[in-house]
Order: sequence, then structure tokens, then C-alpha cells
Amino acid sequence: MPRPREFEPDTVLNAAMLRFWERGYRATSIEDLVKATGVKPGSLYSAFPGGKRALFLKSLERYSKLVVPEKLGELEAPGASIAEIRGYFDGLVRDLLSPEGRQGCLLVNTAIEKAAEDDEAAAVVRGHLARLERCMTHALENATRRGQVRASLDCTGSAKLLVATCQGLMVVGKANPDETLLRAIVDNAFAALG
Amino acid sequence: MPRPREFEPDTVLNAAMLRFWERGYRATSIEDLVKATGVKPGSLYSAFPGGKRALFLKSLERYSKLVVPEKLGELEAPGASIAEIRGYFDGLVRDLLSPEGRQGCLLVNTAIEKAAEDDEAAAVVRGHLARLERCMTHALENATRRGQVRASLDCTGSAKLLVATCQGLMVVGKANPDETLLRAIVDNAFAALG
DNA sequence: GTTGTTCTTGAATGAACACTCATATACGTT
DNA sequence: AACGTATATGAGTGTTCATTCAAGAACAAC
Repeated sequence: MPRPREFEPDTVLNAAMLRFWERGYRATSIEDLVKATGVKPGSLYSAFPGGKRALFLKSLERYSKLVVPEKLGELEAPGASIAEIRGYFDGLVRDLLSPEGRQGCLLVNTAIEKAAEDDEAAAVVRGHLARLERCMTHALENATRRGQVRASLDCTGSAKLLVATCQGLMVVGKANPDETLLRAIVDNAFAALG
Repeated sequence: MPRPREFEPDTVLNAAMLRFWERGYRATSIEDLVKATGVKPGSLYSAFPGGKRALFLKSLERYSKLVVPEKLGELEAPGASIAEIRGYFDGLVRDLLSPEGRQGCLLVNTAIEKAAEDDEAAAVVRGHLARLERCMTHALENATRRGQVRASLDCTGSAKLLVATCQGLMVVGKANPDETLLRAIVDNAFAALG
């Protein structure tokens, strides 16, 4: 009996996520989201109770479920090893150098912009970092078994370092998207695993 | 003959820098700065032509000249070596774990919040990264001469990696200020210099 | 066609924002 | 004491912000 929805909430959420990703939380206004989604304020607020912040938190989760797996690629597969870690880093560099990819990573941006003042947002970021670390650890363990890295390698410790390295890559890349610089960082990170 | 200034511009700039450091550019309002400095809007605008953004850019430069050297410590000295790099990283970890230090680094925060949309701010950040890289390279060269690292070490490349690592440390630390994690990152970064 | 329910709409709300300006003020000079 | 000059003041500017709400609209059931 009720009037049917004229928009798909997931589509709206995707558009909102993109804006937050490009511009950050504070710099994205409701009017921006209205323009980007075509959905008027009233509908936006009734579809996403909790307003802008709730929409942002849902965007973070959507990013984790939609964008992150695409970036991780085969790194999350059980058989992942050095090549998949390398592939992930190369993808990061490629993104940072492309005009559309300069926005970096929504979760890294959130860590800096919001984590200190918003525990819920910080928790999503922590979850992402833990997920990254899990992948990296697993891939390093596979690499150790296959003799692709030195046998003495501390897999869990090196995984934590690799996670930090790719966060740092994103910071450096945002201020200075220079291919030589970014590739040097990646190459040296991998040389250390040798 | 004119009426004398009732405040020291440098003092005001320091207070403004602290607010920008704690809260970021967008989240810091003129009213915040008025409260923090005790200087009324009119005086603020006449003392710092260019308004909020000019005050921010001046804050970045002030941070570079006041805060950064303190954090770098002996790392900028000509004789700096592995111990000084280690000291710098340990200081970062200590800061990230302390209640006052959770704000991280103003220049890293700026890289994420503003670099993509403000070329002048990005340039200051790039200058900072270059300065860090110069220190690190020099210290690694000293370390090589003294046999503190493996002879095969690529000093300039490793310096770039160390710079990225400390940016990453700041991102991770902001979302997850966990001592064990942060120390593991630092330890593994140094293990790689072997 | 009427009714009930949920949706859409966009103007309206009040707060916060960056910024300005007329006025008042404090000083050295005369 | 009177003047010229640079500063201090804070109410006021117009804008933008997140959010709300009354009114209208679309559908299924009857």
C-alpha cells in the first residue's frame, strides 16, 4: 500500500561514498550529496536515519566491502604470496599516479581526518588495518614456505611494517605523486624481505 | 604616533598553529582562533591579511621552523647516524602514545586534508618530506661509513622508504595507538637495514 | 473512488561560518 | 590639550551548513 521508493539506497550510498572519498567528511555538504545523488534532503534523511554522520559510517563500510576487495585482488586468496603483495603495492602506485586515484584511500583519509574525534569511524579504520595485516601475514607465510623470502623473516612483524608502508605510500603520494619516488619506496620495501 | 600592538603576532601564530594541528584546517573556525588567542576578528584579519588560509599557511611554516627541528633533534646534525634515526622514530612512537601527541604531525594531516586542493599547502608538505629524506639519506650514509648497516644498502632508496614508513606510522598510530604494534613497525623497519 | 501508508519535495529553520567596518582607543608629536 | 595615525572592538554582513517538516503524490487494498 505504501508509495514505493524511487531510488535504490545502495546506489545513493555509492554516490555518497564517492563524494566522501574525494573530498572528505567535513568538506562534503548535504547539498553536495543531494546534487550527486539526485535525492532531496528529506528523502536522504528518511532513508538514512542519523543524518550525515550515519551516511558517512555506512559509506566507510560500503568502501570496505566494495572498493577494498577490488584493490586487494588476489592478496586475499589463500594461495597469495609475494607476487600478490607486489601486485597490491603496484596497484596503489598506479592509483596514486592516475588523476582519478589521487583521492587516495577513504580509510586512510578517515584515519587522519576523523579517527581522533570519532571512535566508531576509528574502529572501522582499525578493522581495515587488521584485515590488511592478516592478508600480508598470510602471504608472507606462504612466501616463506616457498622460499621466496629469507627464512629468518618475521612474518607477523614484517606484515605490520608493510601495512604501515602502504599507509605512508599514500601520504607521500598525495603530496608528491612522483612515479620515481613511489616506485623507489616500493622497491626498497621489497628488497628488505629478500 | 600610532597606537601600539597589544599582542605579539608570533604568539598569536603559535596559538593558531596549535589549533590547526589539533583539529585541522576546516574544523578550526575563526571563533576558535579568537578564543585561543584572545585577539578579536578585526585585529586578526588586519594582522594576517589573507584571512584564515594565510594564517594556516603561516602556521605550516611556523610548524616547520619550530616544531619539526625539535622532533628531528640530532637527526639534522652532520654526524647523525643510525642512533639518531632510531631516536626520531622512538620519539614519534612516544608522541603517538601520549595524550597530547595523538594529534600526530600537522604536515601529515595537511597532506591528507588539503594537499589535493591547495597547491601551496602541498608545496610546504613536499618541502618537509624532502627535508626528512635529506636527513635520513645523510644519516644512512654515515651509518654505512661506520659499518652500522650492511654495505650493500641503497642509502637514498632506503631513506625514501624510511620517510614513507614514518608517515605510515603516524596514520596507523592515529587509528590504533597501540605500543606493541607501533614498536613492531619500528623494529622491523630497522631490522631491514641490517 | 476512497482510504491508508509510505514516500517525495523543497521551502524553512536556526546555527555556524568567514569576513568587514564604523567607531572607539591609545600612543608620540606638537 | 589637541592632532594624526595605527590599532582594537564586536556587532553586523551575507553565505552556507545540517536538519526538519508540512504538504502533496503514488501505490495496494477494498
